[in-house]
Amino acid sequence: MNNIETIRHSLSHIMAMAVKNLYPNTKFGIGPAIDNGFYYDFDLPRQSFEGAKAGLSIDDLPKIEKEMQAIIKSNIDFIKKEIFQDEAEKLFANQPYKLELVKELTSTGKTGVTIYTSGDFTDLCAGPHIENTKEINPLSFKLTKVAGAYWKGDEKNKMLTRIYGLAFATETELTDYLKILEEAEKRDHRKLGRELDLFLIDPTVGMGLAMWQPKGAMLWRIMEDFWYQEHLKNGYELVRTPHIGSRKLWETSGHWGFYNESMYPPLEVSQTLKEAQEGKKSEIKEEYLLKPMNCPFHVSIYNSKPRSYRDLPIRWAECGTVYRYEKSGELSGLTRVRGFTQDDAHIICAKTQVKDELKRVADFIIFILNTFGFKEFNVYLSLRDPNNKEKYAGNDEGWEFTQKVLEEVAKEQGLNYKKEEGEAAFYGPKLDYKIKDCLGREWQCSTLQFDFNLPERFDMTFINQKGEKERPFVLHRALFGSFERFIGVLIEHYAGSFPVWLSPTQAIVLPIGESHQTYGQEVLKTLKQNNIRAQINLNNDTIGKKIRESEMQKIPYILVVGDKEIKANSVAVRSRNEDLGVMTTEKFIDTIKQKVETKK
RNA sequence: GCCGAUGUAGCUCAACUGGCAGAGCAGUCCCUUCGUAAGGGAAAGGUUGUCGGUUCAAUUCCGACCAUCGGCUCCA
Repeated sequence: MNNIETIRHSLSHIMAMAVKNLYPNTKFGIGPAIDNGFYYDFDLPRQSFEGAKAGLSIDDLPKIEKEMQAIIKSNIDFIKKEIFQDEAEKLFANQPYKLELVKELTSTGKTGVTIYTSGDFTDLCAGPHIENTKEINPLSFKLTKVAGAYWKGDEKNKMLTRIYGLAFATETELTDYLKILEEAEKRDHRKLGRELDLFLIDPTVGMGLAMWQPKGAMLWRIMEDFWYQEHLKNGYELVRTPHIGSRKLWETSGHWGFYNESMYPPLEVSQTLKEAQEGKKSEIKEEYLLKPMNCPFHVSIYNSKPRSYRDLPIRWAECGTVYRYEKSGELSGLTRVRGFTQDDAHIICAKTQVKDELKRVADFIIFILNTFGFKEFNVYLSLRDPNNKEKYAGNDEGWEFTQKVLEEVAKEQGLNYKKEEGEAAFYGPKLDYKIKDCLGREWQCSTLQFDFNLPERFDMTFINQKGEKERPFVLHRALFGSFERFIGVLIEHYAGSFPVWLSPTQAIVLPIGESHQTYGQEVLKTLKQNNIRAQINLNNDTIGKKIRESEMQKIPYILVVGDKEIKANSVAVRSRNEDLGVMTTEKFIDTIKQKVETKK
């Protein structure tokens, strides 16, 4: 019995064989097994005839798939061989990418490499592989997409054509997985955002700039109110800061130098808009930049007066809207936008307090994620790339201390984290919490970051017990990450059926006929007086239709009122396809209040 | 930004190889006043993403641009 990983990897070779048969002069990149399947990167030959497309498109996949099936059916062996460097270089003389890899592999002192031959295709590969293609069910894989991918993942390198495939042990598993993907599409937050009237993005307003409709804005408000309450309980204070800051501020913070690729260009101010429209010329006097981060403002507040060790730790929180100039192709719904609001906070503390503060935040993050229904997420410890120190601000000692203490905290909190070198921010290492979206893509939401860059750059100090100036540490953290992204994954997590405490509309009153409208209005009024977010549907429609519409809007409670309910001063409650029977309005209010209380 | 695909009414989609752009839902109006997922009817709704080209004629063919989607890179 073969490991599915091995089968996936072998399928990537078989795909390469098929591509080689169909496009003889292809140069090959790499082809690994991945979650649920495999891919292979190709540098395809230029089509000689006129009018031919440069690369492959999704329409070419069935052809390649057919060729792969033919290869599988001809029972081809995979043969492993160890060869020396000079042999390998000769073998891959016409394969520049393979040659590059051979040279890399042997540069570390290894004398030879492993190759696998299947049919007339030989690949540089560590294996393992199946022994013969007859071990593969030709119907249990499917090529799914064509994409561009940079050689070695570096955007300075040439872009190759990557073909992705899905592969499972059996045909049933494949069709099941395709069904899951289809279901997942239905909970896409971009689709639900439109259907449920939560938010919209209008290119005329600007790419990656979300606008919130009443229901979406209500959801945001509920989250924000909850957030403030919890922060006050947790010993935070609130601050507020502007959306733009002078060039000088960003030069001091280091963003001007380290973060300029992600910032909107400066607003150059020297005159009024009117003067500018009239074509008056003048010298630039002031330059402002839209803030990509809130940190420098919080630091400026800190530095506005001398601080004592007695003031520490300081915990300052702000839901601050920031703007980042993301490349156009990177934008995606709410999960990747250009303007977003971070639920930000900075904790300024002495070195001795760092560990306790980190632990407090780690606990806070888990509390928030659990409250919003996320029980599954992946944690990453993002460290500096030790081979590329120019990318980062700060000195070695700072990095060593902060990376060490962050890892200690991750361990002591029992987090099942993964280390990732080269993923740190330019100003410090971080602990990232990523949540999966409906298509299995991971999005960084909560983050706990060290910043030992700002204290230096802004010369932050406090007076310690000995009466000496001491440098504080700055922790930067966000629990949602950003409202936009968090709401995006929240929509997908609940497929739009939010728990009662989060639902923008918690209940809708549906009078059966015209004669029940007055009573319906009274019920609505009572609900509103009890702080329940309720609506009424007075449309001239059948009760069946009104129920259908309310269900499609994913409103948690539907209250049908007719003659019977008027007589008993009650409501007939339906909750997400379930009949809860008739109850008094008071009883219903109690039910809903309890749900809100317990965040259900 | 790069590779590939897509773009028709508010939404979901039609329109064979170029020949007056259609339907359902939503919205509006009229009838109906209904008991747990769509009651009936009418009128209305469009510079086919934008700009240019080929043609007697372009939603359809060609080019450029814009936007969106799937990836890559990047990232809260």
